[in-house]
Amino acid sequence: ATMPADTQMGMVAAFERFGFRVNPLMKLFDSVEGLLEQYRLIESNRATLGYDIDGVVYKVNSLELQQRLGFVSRSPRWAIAHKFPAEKATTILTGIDIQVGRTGALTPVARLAPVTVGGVVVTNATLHNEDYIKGIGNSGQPIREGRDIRIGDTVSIQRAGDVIPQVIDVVMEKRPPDSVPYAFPVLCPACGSHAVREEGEAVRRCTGGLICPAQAVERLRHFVSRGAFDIEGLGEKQIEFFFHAEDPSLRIYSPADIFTLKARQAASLTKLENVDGFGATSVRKLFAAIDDRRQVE
DNA sequence: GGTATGGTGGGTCGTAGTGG
DNA sequence: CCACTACGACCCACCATACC
Repeated sequence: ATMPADTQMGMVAAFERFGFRVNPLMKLFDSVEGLLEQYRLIESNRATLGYDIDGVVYKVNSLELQQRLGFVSRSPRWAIAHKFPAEKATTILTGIDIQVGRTGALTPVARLAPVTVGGVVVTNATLHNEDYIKGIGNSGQPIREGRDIRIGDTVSIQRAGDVIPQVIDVVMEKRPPDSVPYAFPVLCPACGSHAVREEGEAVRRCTGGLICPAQAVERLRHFVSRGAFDIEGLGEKQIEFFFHAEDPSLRIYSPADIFTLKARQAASLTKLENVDGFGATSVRKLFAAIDDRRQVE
């Protein structure tokens, strides 16, 4: 197909002729200084724009050069974002919860007193791992100048115009005098098994395997997820329900149980369609979706 | 018609391995 | 050593759908 232009600027001009609204702040430059000047200009006008932005994007103008530069993974080599400094806020760390993942990895999550950052109310943030809380980076170097994170601390968080809230620092002056360093659990909070950390690794893992309910549920979730068997209608909530179901004809502990569900139901008086939240239609669709995955690529 | 849920899309950070 | 890829774990917005 022939393009209406052979440059980025030309393409956008064509879109404008077609009747689309285009951004008047888009401009062509031939030097890095020019780009940075425009970046600063847009940053200073940020509040007057009438829409939210988190930065600007620089693109190579020639479409031919764009083609030649191509992509690495999911990122083009011919375009790059230049983000404005992140919006920050401070709040109180009210707790640290430990989540147990599919592989048994224990991931700490910060529970925060609600605070608005960049237009959304943030109450959770990842703390990544044991060392991040202690103030140690991924290659042993200190982060936050070695300051650790404690429950009760006033912490500064950012949402760098991005999405993921991040705990970036601790306000030491506001640390309660009676606070203690966070003790990362060495027993799995879900099943009580030992949680061990291999030499040289960042994650601590539950050794409970399938006896750990958290791991069992996460593995089931993974099994039915889009990247695996992709069983529609069996999402997180439904897996939780079937895993904890009292009735043997409804219970799903392992992937195999998914495929015997319909037969077990047929022989049982406890009907799924009488369960709150289910109906005839959703049950029919669920069984159809399971049947559909008895054979997969 | 309101609500819960799932699907989809848009993201970040950390870990680990590979190949030039 | 560095660029790159892959993947795990996590968060948020928006929309369609089925249930009640």
